[in-house]
Amino acid sequence: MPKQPAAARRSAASRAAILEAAFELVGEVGYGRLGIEAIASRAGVGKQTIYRWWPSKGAVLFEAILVRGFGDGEEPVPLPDTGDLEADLRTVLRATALELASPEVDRPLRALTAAMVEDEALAEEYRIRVEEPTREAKRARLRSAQRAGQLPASLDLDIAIDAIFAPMAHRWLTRSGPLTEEYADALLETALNGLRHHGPN
Amino acid sequence: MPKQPAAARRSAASRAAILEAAFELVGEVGYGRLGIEAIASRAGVGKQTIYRWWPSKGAVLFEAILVRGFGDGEEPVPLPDTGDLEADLRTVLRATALELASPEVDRPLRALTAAMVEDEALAEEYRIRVEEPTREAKRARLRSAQRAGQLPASLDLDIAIDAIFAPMAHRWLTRSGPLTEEYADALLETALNGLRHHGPN
Amino acid sequence: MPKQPAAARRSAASRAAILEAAFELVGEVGYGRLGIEAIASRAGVGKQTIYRWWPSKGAVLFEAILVRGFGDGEEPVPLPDTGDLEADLRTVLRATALELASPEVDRPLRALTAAMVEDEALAEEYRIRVEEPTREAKRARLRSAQRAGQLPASLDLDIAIDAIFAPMAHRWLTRSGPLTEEYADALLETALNGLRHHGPN
Amino acid sequence: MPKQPAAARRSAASRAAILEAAFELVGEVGYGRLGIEAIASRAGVGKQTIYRWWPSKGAVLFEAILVRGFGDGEEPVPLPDTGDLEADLRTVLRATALELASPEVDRPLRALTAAMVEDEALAEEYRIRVEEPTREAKRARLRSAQRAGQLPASLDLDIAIDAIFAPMAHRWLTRSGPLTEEYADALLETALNGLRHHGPN
DNA sequence: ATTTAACCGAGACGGTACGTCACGTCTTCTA
DNA sequence: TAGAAGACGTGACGTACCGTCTCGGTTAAAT
Repeated sequence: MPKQPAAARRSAASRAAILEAAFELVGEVGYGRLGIEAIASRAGVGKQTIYRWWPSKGAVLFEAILVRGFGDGEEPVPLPDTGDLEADLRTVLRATALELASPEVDRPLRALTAAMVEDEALAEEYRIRVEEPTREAKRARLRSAQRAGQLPASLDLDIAIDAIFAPMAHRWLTRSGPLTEEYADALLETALNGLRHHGPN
Repeated sequence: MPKQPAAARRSAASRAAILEAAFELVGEVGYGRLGIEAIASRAGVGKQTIYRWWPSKGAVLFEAILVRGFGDGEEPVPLPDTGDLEADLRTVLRATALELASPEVDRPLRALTAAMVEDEALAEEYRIRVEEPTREAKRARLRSAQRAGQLPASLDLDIAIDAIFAPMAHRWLTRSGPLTEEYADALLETALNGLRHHGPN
Repeated sequence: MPKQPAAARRSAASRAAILEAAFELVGEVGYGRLGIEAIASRAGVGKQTIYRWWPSKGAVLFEAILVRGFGDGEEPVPLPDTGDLEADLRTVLRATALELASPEVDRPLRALTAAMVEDEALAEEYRIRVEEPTREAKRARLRSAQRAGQLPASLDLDIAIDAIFAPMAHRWLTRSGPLTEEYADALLETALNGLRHHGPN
Repeated sequence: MPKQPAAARRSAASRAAILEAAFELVGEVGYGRLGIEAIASRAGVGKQTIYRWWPSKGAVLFEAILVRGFGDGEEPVPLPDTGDLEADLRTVLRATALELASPEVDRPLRALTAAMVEDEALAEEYRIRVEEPTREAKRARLRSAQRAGQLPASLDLDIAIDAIFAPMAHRWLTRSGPLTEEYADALLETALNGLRHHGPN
């Protein structure tokens, strides 16, 4: 095993202070007015320390939100599986609606979205590290339902996931209506009705 | 009759040049790197002429896209109504998929989205001037289908519209899959199945 | 008398309002921050009306100060001539010291000086319309003294005037000391001593 | 020994380039048209580097002229003292006349004067760093003449200095006549005559 | 235990763009 | 046709950040 001659000794304290500062600031001023100098200043850190370890302010923000919001540890968080698909999805959708409606989740998530709309590389990283694991968990739950005969076996799972989850995400992003449990229930009923009657052609 | 206080009027040529320049530039450099000075310079216009008439670069971009993409004239563009709901929606969804997949629509629309994620006032204006008229046209088509007995009368039309159209918009925004006619058709089938089996409770 | 077919009908009210506004403003913000737009705005006048009649802000200021400070009417104001040269000059110098020390004269005169240091054409106009008439009045008084045998006939009058009056002007401009009657008297005594003992070579 | 807080230091090269550029530009366009951006651009320097170290364009110009014209090193340059007061002052006054008449001195000195007329703080700094040391050197020479019996002991030295030097400065500033050696000699003769006959009352 | 090289905070640097201000010209309308 | 109003192209202002680059100083691995 080749040994590094003088390895990078990254400061864990600085990293934590930077992510903390970035998270706070994005909640205060939004993504557009977030700046590297402000992060460095609030974190009590030199600018170079940020530039050394992250390629863009979007990347800092992304990591800050991952650490705070999703725990940093990468366990995929499976969907509940009680045997009752509709009940399980209702639980998830209602929880999602409540989360998206709360400012603690809304503000940083919106900032993250702004970052990704402008930065395709960041969007790709999000897809790999967040979106795809989440989607795989959803696929697993739907496959379980298929095995239980609650959904047709011919179903395209990605279309099914889109049909169930996308409308709420879209309403959140565009603020085109309130994110209530009633909305979640109505969406779910419509989507499941459509999926159950899906023909195999 | 009260007489006007002899005001200097707004230059139509400058306004057109600014919107043209903004539209071109956002296609070349994206929303993040779009700047007022670059717009003014390319339009052959003073910066103050932009600041005098628009509150932000997002507002300029918004108007530029409206003028170019949607024609500026505010006719609501009704959905086709041949009597066959599914065929009509298929036409619309397929066309939407093709449009969103084309760079000419994708680039500026993504820029506009970036602007709106950061700027709530802009999002509100979009909702009033674009989203709501479009949605009303969709509601009109669905009401027609209800009258024809093709959809349950008890249907919540806004949920129906979300179920039909949101998944494609979401896939476009997140680039989570290809925007094909097959995808359009599959989404539509799922959504309509769900809507047709909607119970009146 | 031939009548003009459609002559320029300059508005006396506008001219007066402009000069008044310029004089006020220069006292409030100084020459450097004085601007055409501010003058026009305070005078309730269009900018073009200023540009039509004056070539520069310095010219407006010059005329404003002439009108206010020196009466606009061009009578040369002779020096007193009681027969006692020293007493007459003492009267004039003491009065000058008091005037220069008062803010009402100091502020606009300093602004006018600033204008002239930067603008040679303005300085030339000042020389012709203010400095030279004033100097001629001084020459007349000194010539009278020569005729009375109080000063040598061989005296170069311009050097004499410089010797008597320049030190006070210089101290005022550079703020290198207080402008008191004592200073005026001491200067005068020194200068007159020098001039009286002037040899004819 | 207390250790410095590890500060990034000022760039001597940038400082020199800025002063050089300012000096050149003021000779080309004059004080009124001198601008920070033009200085920065010619010096190959960011504007912020100027704003960081100087409070105004006048301050830059002041330092530029000090460095170029007076050497930056603060030795007071004593007046010549050969024992013959009149000859010594003639040397100085003639040299001053020649310098003020030369464009290399006239242009920047006039610009500096323009700056000081508008900016009292700058004038104060000039008084402390240039005017007062110069005046002290003159006082020293006059005191020496008093000790040699060439001037009355009761003389107020500041009035004497004004009487000898101010007329030439005033003629230079107002361009009211040519700055020749003859003028210098005539002024000096007049002033010294006046000073020598000064009575002790 | 000492060396030593990367990391760290700080912040100056050359730049770019910001949003504001005033310039001097012009166009429109009124008196 | 002079004048009030004010939009226009122009360009400098002073500020905010960008991303790069020294500066000492402080560690922790490799001598």
